[in-house]
Amino acid sequence: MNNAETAPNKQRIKSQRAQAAICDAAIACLYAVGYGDTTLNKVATMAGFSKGALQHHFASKEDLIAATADRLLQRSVAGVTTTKAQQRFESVDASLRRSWEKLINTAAYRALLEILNAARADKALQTRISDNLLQWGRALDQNAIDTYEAVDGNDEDVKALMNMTRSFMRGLVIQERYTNDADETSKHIERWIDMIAPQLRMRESDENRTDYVKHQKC
Amino acid sequence: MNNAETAPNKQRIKSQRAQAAICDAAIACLYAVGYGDTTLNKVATMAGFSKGALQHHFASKEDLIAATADRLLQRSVAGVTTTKAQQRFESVDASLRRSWEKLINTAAYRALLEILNAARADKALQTRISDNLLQWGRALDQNAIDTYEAVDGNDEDVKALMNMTRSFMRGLVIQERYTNDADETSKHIERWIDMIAPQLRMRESDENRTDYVKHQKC
DNA sequence: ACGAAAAAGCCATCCGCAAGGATTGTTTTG
DNA sequence: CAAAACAATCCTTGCGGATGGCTTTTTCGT
Repeated sequence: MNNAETAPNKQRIKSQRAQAAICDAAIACLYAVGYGDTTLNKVATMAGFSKGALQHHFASKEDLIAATADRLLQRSVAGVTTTKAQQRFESVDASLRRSWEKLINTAAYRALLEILNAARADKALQTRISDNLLQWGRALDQNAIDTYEAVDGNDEDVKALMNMTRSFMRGLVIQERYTNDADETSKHIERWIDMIAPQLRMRESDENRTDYVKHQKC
Repeated sequence: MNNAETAPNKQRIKSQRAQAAICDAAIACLYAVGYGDTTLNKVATMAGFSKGALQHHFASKEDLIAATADRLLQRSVAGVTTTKAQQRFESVDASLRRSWEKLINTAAYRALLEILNAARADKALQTRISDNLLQWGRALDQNAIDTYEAVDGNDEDVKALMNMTRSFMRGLVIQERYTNDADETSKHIERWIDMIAPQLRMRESDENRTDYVKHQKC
């Protein structure tokens, strides 16, 4: 395989760029044709590389998928944290709505769902990515606590409510397969927000903010 | 292809039995290895038939999947209606909990999710099953209205709340990939029920009950 | 400081294999 | 005997992966 971390400068950044491009192509491919039809050939072509080059950077398809999953998870966490700093004074409603629009109801999230779904039956892939998935869950929990506080002051409530929100939104993404009424989806989103927003408020202080975007290659 | 509907009696029931067995094998296969690795050979073997026999009953893989999807959808609807009649006097809480345990958190539902997910990127399959999916949604809506009534008396609320409940539960099924704490899942279920149940009560009269289990081959 | 060996990036080609499907029987049923 | 149910076999395609050769970059002895 490659030595993206240890190699000297010029080659290292070149390798990183290549791997990033390949992972991005994999994400686009997962979204476009699904996990089953995401083939090394397609990914290589979409990334502008030969199949051999792809195999040089990722020894096996599982390596590719795992790296792509990492990239998606990292993006997901980065997406909530960065945008948050800017829009500090938005309402809980708007913040939740933004989670749906910018994080869940996206092509990238659907690509991630392809991998998550594939990992259910593929135990090798499952164990391969499970650590990062768990870490992802913890990062989202932490972010929830950093962003919101419960009106009753219990941090566990914040975590639970936001976990439920994500589950609900995840399920809505799949619902689109058997409900052509797109308007209905946003109604459900609004209704859910109406139910949980009163239980939350935006957290003002950023005392115990932590940086949970870990360092990794792809 | 076959003539399961028009063929004479003895052959007809034989054909129906065979198709049912094949679809059941496909369901088991979808659950065990996922959509991508559900192959005609595996399904045929699991069903106790040769590949040729399978192809006799289902001319293409898409036919097989479509028939399997129909079977799953029908089962899903049947699952809510039949059990309902017996347990007429259970609480809303118990009824919702039972939906999770007997309908969503099951192998069959995971098999269905495999097909639903595959249909996202596979437009041919998508259009193939979309009519039945829409009908499924309507049947579930109708069943929701038959089973519950809103405390504010608005039937549309019942539909919306139950749609949201199903979305939430669907999302929870996927969550299991990155939360090993099974206990947390049931806590979320309970919390969801706590939020939804107060808005519903069991409907007493069965005035406008309809039978929406349509007749079909597999 | 420099030039050759070593290593990394990259590509074209080949291989084994299993997939979905087509064909051609053989057996069972009407 | 005709049609349906089923089986065995073959075909084509595309997959993931392996191999070998060709550039570009890095390393290192001198």
